[in-house]
Amino acid sequence: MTVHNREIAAAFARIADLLEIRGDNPFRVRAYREAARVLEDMTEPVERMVKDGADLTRIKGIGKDLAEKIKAFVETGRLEYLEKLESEIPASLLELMKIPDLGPRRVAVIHKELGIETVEELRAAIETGKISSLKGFGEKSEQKIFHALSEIPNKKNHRMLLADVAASASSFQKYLEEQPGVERVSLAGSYRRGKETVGDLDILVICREGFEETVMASFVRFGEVARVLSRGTTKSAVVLRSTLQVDLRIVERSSYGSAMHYFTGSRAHNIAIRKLAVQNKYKINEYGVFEEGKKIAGETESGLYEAMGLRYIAPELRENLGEVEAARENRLPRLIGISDIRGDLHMHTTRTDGRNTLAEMAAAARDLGYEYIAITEHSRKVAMAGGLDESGLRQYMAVIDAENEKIDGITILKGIEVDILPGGELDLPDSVLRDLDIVVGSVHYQQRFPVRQQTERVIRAMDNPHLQILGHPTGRLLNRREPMDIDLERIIEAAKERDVIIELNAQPDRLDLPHNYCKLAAEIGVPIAVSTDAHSTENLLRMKNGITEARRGWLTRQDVINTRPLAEMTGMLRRR
DNA sequence: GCCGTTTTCGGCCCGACTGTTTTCAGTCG
Repeated sequence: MTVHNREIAAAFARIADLLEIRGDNPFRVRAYREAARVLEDMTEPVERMVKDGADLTRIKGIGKDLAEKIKAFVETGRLEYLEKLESEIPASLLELMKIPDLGPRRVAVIHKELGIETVEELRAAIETGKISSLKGFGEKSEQKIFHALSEIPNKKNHRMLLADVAASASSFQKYLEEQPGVERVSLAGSYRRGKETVGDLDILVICREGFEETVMASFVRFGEVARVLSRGTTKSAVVLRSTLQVDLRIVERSSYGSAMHYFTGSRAHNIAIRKLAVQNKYKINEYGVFEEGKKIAGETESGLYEAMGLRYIAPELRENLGEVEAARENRLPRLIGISDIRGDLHMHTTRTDGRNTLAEMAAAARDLGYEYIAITEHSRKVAMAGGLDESGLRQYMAVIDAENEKIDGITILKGIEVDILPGGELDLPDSVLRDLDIVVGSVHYQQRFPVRQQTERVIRAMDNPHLQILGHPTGRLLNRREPMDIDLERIIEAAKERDVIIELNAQPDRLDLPHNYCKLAAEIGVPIAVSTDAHSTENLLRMKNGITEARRGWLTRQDVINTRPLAEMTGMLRRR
């Protein structure tokens, strides 16, 4: 019986929702939510802490009561308090909370007054006009809810991949920049923090005085707008045809820094900063930093941090996962940037499932200014992609040798992405692996083993001295597939013992190793390879997605091997 | 329910917009 951090987090989040519907103390609700968030981000398995008898109240946001609940959950697999709440409040009400404009209070009213528990019952009540007669509801609310019910996939918790938002984000930004009176357009929110997925896009605009109305009118007229959610003098919101929600705020130049800070978030980071402000007798809102009603900062973000006695914190770090303390103690990392990258160590060509030839990939990489690349085709087990067997690989190695002779300005390393088989064996014999420059090992099949078996499998693969880089370690596909059940902390420690490098796969729906484990790997001292896993020349540009995730994981240039010159990089690969 | 260089009790971040209200609650970020 294994209880994952994310299961405990989910249980606490559920408790928070149920308590909210019940109208419980909002601060207690917040305590459960905060605990859920902390558990979600933690890399150390709480289950292990319980078994080791560790003091759970040392975890920020976990006190005596929640520590007891966690302990009981780990030991019995049950959470009595949650079960009790679920017996009092129908769980289907949580579904109703997912409908925009329906929060805990109004769901409670609907339930209490009309006995409604499900989406179907809600729909029926609207059709008979019962909702609009409720206190606090009217014609408009009824219509809005009805509208939301007709587009069920557009739930308020739907999040899009960062990379999928990027195109509309920049075209929207460009459009706004061209509008009369507009002086500056900035993107904020989780988009600016580089979060893997984005729930909505926040745009801030500075405009000349008197142009506010014009800007708002332009905003809702943007060509991709499907629906206007709200429209005020300083704040409006629309939904694009892609279902992405976009919020616009018009801010004063003198408040630009505090507004950027406020709307970049995260919420947890903002709360931490404001708490700090309150302790120092300041007040922070989106308009500035105030001391006894007098504004003392706010025009720039760094001015805001400075007023709090902090170093500037990069947006990627703003998750309240230690960055505030680090900023105070002047030990923030100097984050890696895209220009630090000298090569790409994972890519495919037309020889297996890539779309561009070896020569095209090499030329494209050289045009990016890279010093080296590694060609890492699939091995035979990945038959769907035309994976190579030993003789196929040897032939291709000769092709790469020939290409290296022809091309100037870049070195092509001969590699493989060898499949890690269910028992932990590698899919190709050592006799051929030893003749390669670089060996990436990845799991593609049987991703649903129990945690112990999956962990043992990968450690066993790392026992093979030829495996130098562990590829996409969790196998997650954002919005599509959960990560494998695997003990990543043990994997990282095992990698450290064996001098194995861990990959941060930059595919926008992978971003695997996830950022919190990037941070752990750096702390443990396991170098990371940020690789694109490109299947085309265009895919090579995905490096920037990987770098964003690396920055979210607090990584510096020193933590990443492909920032090093070729000889130094190969020198960091495990000897075999 | 958590937390403490003000506190072990009494606080807990802050504001815009909407709709339904006669002065504000609910939702959202």
